[in-house]
Amino acid sequence: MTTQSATAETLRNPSDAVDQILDQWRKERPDLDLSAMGVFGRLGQLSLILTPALEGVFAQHGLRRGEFDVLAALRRSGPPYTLIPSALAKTLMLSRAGMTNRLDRLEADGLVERRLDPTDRRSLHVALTGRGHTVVDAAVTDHVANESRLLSALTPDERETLDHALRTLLRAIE
Amino acid sequence: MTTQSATAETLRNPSDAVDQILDQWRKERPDLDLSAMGVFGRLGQLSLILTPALEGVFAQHGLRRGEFDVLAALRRSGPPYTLIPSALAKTLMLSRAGMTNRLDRLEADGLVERRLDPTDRRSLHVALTGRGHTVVDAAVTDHVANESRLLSALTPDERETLDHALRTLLRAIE
DNA sequence: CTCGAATAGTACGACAGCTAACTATCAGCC
DNA sequence: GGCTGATAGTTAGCTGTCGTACTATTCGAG
Repeated sequence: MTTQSATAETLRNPSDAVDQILDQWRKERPDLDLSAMGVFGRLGQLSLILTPALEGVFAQHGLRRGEFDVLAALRRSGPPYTLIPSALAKTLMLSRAGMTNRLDRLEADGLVERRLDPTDRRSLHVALTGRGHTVVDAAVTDHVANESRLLSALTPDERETLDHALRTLLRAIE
Repeated sequence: MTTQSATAETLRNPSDAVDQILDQWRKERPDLDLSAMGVFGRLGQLSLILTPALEGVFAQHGLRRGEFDVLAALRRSGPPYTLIPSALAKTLMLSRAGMTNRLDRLEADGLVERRLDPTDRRSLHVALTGRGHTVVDAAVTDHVANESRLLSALTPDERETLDHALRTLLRAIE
């Protein structure tokens, strides 16, 4: 199943879809250094699988993930639950044009409102409405429960190791 | 900086952007169980940061990431470097309509060609052209080098731990 | 052998993101 | 005080993906 270059890792654990891809590459391009591809392959797979797994919960509250992200950023910023669009775009790693678009949708749904900034007429404050506050509080409650459910198959030790490893990687690349 | 609920983990390591988000939530919604949010937050951050970090290499070969993925799937499948669109869509987790679109672009660029399947007139074979073969071989060489570079700040032990943890998570959720 | 169900690929319309260009406003330097 | 450059937000056009509907073909139960 695995090639002759199987590591101790692949012997301890069953081969997964990423391992099969690595085996294909080893056979076709034995000259390549594939030492890093496993990590990136698994990260990509996880992203593809987790996206719909998380999206479903947001949809139950009438939200897309991007919209939830905006509401959540406002909610966790604390009273008065306002941020300026540029700050939102920066923390959510979105273009400002994209943020204009999201805010248009959220405002049309009555979840946020734009208020003029009295001290800077270029800018404005995006504020959670009462309804936005209610919706995001309900959504985030379900969201964290969903996240916990997705990790429920891992032991506390495995979670700790995973979190530590992800933290290490994040610190290394940013 | 961190709240009273800081764990041993946060004491051993400097606080990052995800920790700050967790601290905000702890303060605003102390009722929530945030034990899983750190892992998902870091996975999301990694995805956002790594996407452009990988895209740059593909762009040097005139490719988008999605296009590279198709060429790579064909290349690593081995001779005769042929797959049917449905199989490509499934392994790349893309809708068949999206695959039609990608193949249109790749065919217009002369990197793949569609061949009729003599045994099933509903279907066809997508084949790497000579140029496609050359382009993807060059691109994947640079790509794996780029991946190795991105992980170069990690020790071999840290890489092994990370890969093992990701493998565990992938097995748990899929 | 035939007819309904399943499968393969595509066309079409909707949608959310991006870049670039634009308007308006602020900040700093002389 | 009045330019110059930076910043805030929006608009317009492009792109890649998706869901849905459609045609053509194959499979399978009877």
